[in-house]
Amino acid sequence: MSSTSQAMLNQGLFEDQDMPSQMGFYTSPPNWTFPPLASENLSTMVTKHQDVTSLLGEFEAASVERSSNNIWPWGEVNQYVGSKRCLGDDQLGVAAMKMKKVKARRKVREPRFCFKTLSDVDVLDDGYKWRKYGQKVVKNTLHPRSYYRCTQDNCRVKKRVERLAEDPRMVITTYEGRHVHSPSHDMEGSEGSSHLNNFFW
DNA sequence: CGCCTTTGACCAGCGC
DNA sequence: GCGCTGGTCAAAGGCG
Repeated sequence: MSSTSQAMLNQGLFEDQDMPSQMGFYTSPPNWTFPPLASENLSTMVTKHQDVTSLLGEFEAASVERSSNNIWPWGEVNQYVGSKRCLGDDQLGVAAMKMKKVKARRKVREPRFCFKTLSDVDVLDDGYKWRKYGQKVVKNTLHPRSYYRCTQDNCRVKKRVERLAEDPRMVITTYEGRHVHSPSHDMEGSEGSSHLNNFFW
């Protein structure tokens, strides 16, 4: 069975260090069941979703301040997702304002991309191979957060996976960094690769 | 046997 | 300065 087939809805928050304007809220179209990881695809996503321009504006405002300080609101993004502010216009604005107050927690600026997915399984099959390196019960959440690292050599991409406390059906996945290689699932050349390719792009 | 998950310990950032 | 919290490490065990 394919875990990806469980995914039905994606909504989330993204940001990209190379493109300061690329930070905002997105809702995936019906035919998108998984978010892109490369910056160019993020750009495409924004273009396709002008209907969320007002929401995006809130985050761009926060992004400007962040850029001027050359600081990434590292922890705030996670808190934003964990507290389920991915949904709701008013809450989104509040979250954006809150981000302005956050202090620098980390100087390493890896592009991050987080989203929520309605799924029965915790770990969605995104075509890459991951190794779990930690699990932590975070405050105010019922479900533990899992930490994964890409198994590919020289690829430092990490991802965090957790479930929403109020709606355990929703899986929050946060990617950090960019893959320096192609997805590894198609190495077998089996039928599985075809459906996965169709799933992603 | 190699790769993976589990899990407790450790560390660093942040708020008070 | 201290305690809390999130993120990472690494040893141990499991599984194919």
